[in-house]
Amino acid sequence: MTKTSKKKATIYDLSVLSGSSPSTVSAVLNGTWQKRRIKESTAALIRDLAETHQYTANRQARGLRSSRSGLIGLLLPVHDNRYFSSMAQTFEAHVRSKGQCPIVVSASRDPEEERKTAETLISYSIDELFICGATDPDGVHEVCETVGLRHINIDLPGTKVPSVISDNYQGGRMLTEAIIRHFPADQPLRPDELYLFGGRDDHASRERIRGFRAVKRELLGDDPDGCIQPTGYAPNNARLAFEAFYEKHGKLPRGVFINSSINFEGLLRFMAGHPHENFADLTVGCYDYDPFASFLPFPVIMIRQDVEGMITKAFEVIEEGRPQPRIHLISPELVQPRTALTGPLDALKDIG
Amino acid sequence: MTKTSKKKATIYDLSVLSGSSPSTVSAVLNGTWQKRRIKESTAALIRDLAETHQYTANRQARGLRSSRSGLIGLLLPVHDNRYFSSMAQTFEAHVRSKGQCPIVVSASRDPEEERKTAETLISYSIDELFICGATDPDGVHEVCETVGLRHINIDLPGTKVPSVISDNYQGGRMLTEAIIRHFPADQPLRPDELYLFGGRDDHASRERIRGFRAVKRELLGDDPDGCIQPTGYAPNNARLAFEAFYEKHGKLPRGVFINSSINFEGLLRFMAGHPHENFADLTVGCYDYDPFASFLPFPVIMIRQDVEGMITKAFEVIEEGRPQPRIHLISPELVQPRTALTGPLDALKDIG
DNA sequence: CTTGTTTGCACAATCGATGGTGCAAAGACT
DNA sequence: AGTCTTTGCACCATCGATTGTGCAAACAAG
Repeated sequence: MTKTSKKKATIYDLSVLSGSSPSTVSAVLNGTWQKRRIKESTAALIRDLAETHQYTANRQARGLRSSRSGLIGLLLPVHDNRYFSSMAQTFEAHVRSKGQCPIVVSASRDPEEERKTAETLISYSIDELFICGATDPDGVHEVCETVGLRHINIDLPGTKVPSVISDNYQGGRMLTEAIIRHFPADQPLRPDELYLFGGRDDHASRERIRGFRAVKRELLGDDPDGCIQPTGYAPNNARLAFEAFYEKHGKLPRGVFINSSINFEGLLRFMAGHPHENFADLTVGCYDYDPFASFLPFPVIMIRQDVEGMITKAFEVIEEGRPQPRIHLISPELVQPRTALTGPLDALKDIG
Repeated sequence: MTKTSKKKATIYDLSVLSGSSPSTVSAVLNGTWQKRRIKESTAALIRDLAETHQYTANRQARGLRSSRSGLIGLLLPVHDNRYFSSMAQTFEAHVRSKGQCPIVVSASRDPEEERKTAETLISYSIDELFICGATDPDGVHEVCETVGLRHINIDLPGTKVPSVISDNYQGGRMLTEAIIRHFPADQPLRPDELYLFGGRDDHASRERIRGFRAVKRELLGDDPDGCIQPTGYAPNNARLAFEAFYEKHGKLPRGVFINSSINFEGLLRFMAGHPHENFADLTVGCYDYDPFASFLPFPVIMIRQDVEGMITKAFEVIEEGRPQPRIHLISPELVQPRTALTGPLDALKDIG
């Protein structure tokens, strides 16, 4: 068992080995050595030793001293969803490219959980926090604010700091219009045949609903209140709403606007319970993109939110000095049925 | 601007406020105060102050001193995939329930990246590392070993520490058999009509292929080599393989075993390029579960790996003192077409 | 040779929490 | 009252890196 085998080398070890002081070693290894007028030859020696002894800085020590950690946090509602997991994937790539370390945590859409999670992250002295899809962004803002932590909202806006969100109104309009136009002119959709399921009383849902209603009124001439069925995000609640509709009308609406892919799973569950229905006249629009959903046996028009665009914008905005709490809208994209788009995974090389 | 508003309270602040020493404050707030014979009334006072001043311990300082961080790492290939993201979701729940903080990072299936990522995590003094789906688990093991970090493999096995993986051989058998039996007796599948696409030279793929070939030989009497098409995991490579087959034979095989949902996306891309084909006689088996894929317009039989079971087992094994480097197999589950299963998200309450 | 300047680095305080050790005051006992 | 215990806590070194400051040696200028 050689000496290099068990504990990690520190600047003190290298200091002894090199014959210089710990502060010199530190300066060399963190790049501030020119500023400290360290001789190139000394620096080279130390770099060499660091390499052969596999030195890596103890981030906790560094963070303690400098009150920065190199960690950048992303607070998500859930991982288990293509939209949010592609958010995580994209976020990670950006953070890594800045030489920092991403830390992605979910908080289940629970305001209390969101705040507690943010506090946990803060206790690790994270340097920045991206708050994505939070139920209570301003609550999280409070806890960031008291410790002076830079943060920004994504996907759902807050009122205290900038927010980068999908243009849900336009997206809602696009999707609604696409659903309506998908029906042939000789069998047009009636206003009471186009329903919206899913979502709840958050900014995104409200905007989508606003777009939905506006387009319905413009294109179909009417917009009955009963066609809006906000079920929350839980798949089972969505399923129950479909069941209830089906009970009452003996069929599904011809046109269905579903607020998110998670809600869409509720429709699948409903369908699994009705194996002999073939839902031949059904057209679905879903505010989220999933490649498999796009190929379902009925027309599924989808919205793909521009995750890359949102993350990029968020990084831009958060770098600004004193950003105003304005809302940055990122346009989503309409995806026709049977479309297989590429995603962040395609950027990866496939070894082997 | 009150004094509480800007910087975080430390034990020194509370020490002044309470009139006790920092070490007393520390002991009270980290639970070791009984051992230190602190008076209950003193403890109560300090707890009170901590509460009103919103004290939370600086984890970096604690970690520096104790060389533990409270962080538990999960190293994934990618986030952007239902299998791995549900891994993340489940992992997170387990870690949080132990009062620790999950840190989930992806390494793109790149051995070099995997090692570097592990080192980064180590520099934050993480307490344990779960290595999931790593291309080179033993490489990661090396870097963990040199610093004495407890770790375990999930999904793909290593040889140095315990591994908890899906029973890929059995799963491969189940899925292959289900595909074969899905064809009616009067139009049975011939051996050269059942292909396997995707995967590469890793343990999981090999085992699945072994199961696939064994069942083919048992049930169909033959098992031509050409029916195995390992394309790697990239969707586009899988697409190219389907294109190539289609070029050559003018159709797809009647039965297709796809190694993962990521590869399945390659099939979708192929299909998007052949809009007028209806692939009426196609049956797909996919080694992964995705609710939307399950409802595609052709029969899709899926395997759902028991993520909850694997994570639970992994936590059990890692707690053991000196676990042997054996492989723990977790049985996956066969999922019939048009099945909408619940997932980790269903455990969440839906607020609002 | 003296004075000033630059070069190159060492010293030591510091970040916040932990835990071993020591010691005064209070209580128990003879 | 004197000694021994127990109680209750303070003191201080420590984890590993950062950073402001100081200072000797080398060199330049006069």
